[in-house]
Amino acid sequence: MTKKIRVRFAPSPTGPLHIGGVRTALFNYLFAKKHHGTFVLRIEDTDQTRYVAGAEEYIKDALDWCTIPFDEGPGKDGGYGPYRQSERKHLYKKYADQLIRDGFAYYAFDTADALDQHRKDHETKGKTFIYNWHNREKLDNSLSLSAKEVEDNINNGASYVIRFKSPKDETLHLTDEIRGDIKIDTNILDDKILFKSDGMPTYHLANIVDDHLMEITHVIRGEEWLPSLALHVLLYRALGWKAPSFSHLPLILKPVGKGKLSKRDGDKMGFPVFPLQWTDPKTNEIASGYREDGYLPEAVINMLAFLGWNPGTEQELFSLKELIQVFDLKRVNKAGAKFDPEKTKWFQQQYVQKMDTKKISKQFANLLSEKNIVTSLDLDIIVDMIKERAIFINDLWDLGHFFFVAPIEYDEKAIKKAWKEDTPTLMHELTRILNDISDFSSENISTIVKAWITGKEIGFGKIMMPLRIALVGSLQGPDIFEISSMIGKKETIQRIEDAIEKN
RNA sequence: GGCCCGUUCGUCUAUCGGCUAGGACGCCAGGUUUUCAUCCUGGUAAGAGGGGUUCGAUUCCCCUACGGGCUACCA
Repeated sequence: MTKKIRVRFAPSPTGPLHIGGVRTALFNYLFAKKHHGTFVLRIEDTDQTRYVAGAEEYIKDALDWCTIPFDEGPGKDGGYGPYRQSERKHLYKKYADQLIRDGFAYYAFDTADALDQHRKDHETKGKTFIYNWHNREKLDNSLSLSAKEVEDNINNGASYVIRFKSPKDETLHLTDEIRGDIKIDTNILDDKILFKSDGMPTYHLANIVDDHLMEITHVIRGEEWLPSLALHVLLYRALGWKAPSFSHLPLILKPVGKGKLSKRDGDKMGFPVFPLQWTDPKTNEIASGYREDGYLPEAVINMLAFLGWNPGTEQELFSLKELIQVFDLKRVNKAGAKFDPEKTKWFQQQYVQKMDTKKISKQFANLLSEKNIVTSLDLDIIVDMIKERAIFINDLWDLGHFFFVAPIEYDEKAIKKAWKEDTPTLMHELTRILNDISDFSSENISTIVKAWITGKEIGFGKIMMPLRIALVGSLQGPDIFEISSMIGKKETIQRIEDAIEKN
């Protein structure tokens, strides 16, 4: 039996998750579900200084809203917990020590200031400072100092970090499931810090230790990690562990301009970059979210799935279930994808149109009560009339307010176009015709009014357009007789009389 | 600067050496709806450039250009 597939999504709780992060989570989720595996959420909070209150809650809420919940994670122990790295702190030191013991890592006492100075010096000379084989003997560490000096330093409480000793003169052959083989010359690698002076591991160590301990089989993460792959593979080797398979997802880029999509882009460009609205706990700044903007999670998920992946067929609308069935890492693209807010809207519209009328009516009812509208009209029928024009549920008010509230003002352009000198007289006459109709069904009104218009030998527009203006306030909306029938004879006549008076 | 990854319509993308380069979004035009939108039909528009390999390259290789990422005691 093959090993059970386990993947993880490992965000850092430094703020709200943005859609790039959601996409990474989604691909992990799809891969896990496709192979009947486990989707783990791990919180990578090794950087205490960047911790943001509420971020972890936000991440969980976001995954829930997107309907891609984790199987294992904080609060859902699957036997591999705890799932916050801050709570796993005690685990890491031992592996750092093991690496030192085996000669794969060393203590370094250089201060941050001293290193900054080195970097600056190199820069002015047009060189790049890399802490590795070519200079590590000259720096302040356990490779350059005597064993006694190192011991004294540590005993005297000198602050130190633990660095990985990158090998020299080796060509690494790395494999990425999406990109194929990648060759790396180890001489250009630097001796990354594995363990910080504050007693916390860096991402690199914590990540490898946790992935190993949690028995992660497939690492699916953003392309920004590709440069670290060599170090990670080297760490697995030094620790004597089998490395998981790696897949690096292409980045999501800004819709216009250059660079990857950033958290600040959204509200600057007029679309959300977050699944859920987020209020910055420090500044109280509000960043908009897809949920609050009225998007359906199905639409967002479908859109995200197609950023950097495609099924190879011409089908574009997929439910989560279908995505799980057809998802394949082999069909993930290599190049970064510019995010397209317009296409997102199109997905949203598709899903609203697919939505059940009764479900929409319920939400429409809520919308109406928020506006203090009390009505006895059949919302299902109204929704059926107007929903095909809606992209968001909230659009329903703009699309159908006239069913509940008489026009207060009339669209100027419409008046100019359709309200002529003889219109009041004709409208008066129309009210008398309407008043005599006993069966106020749309079909019947339609038949009678159309016959009357034909009999008068005038153009349909002379009646239909002013009538629409009177009932709706502008030249829009569904069939005018359906509207008329829905609001009833009395209201119809009243609105026509109002319109005559006001225009 | 160094290292790594990438490059097909404006955008997301299909193409596993044979292409009149397909689809979707957007945009434009026509039709339907005696309104508007929806909807339908059609149109617009692409292989970065240069070398190879090959009977044949969008597809394979190299170079250049461009784009992106990384280069922290951040993840």
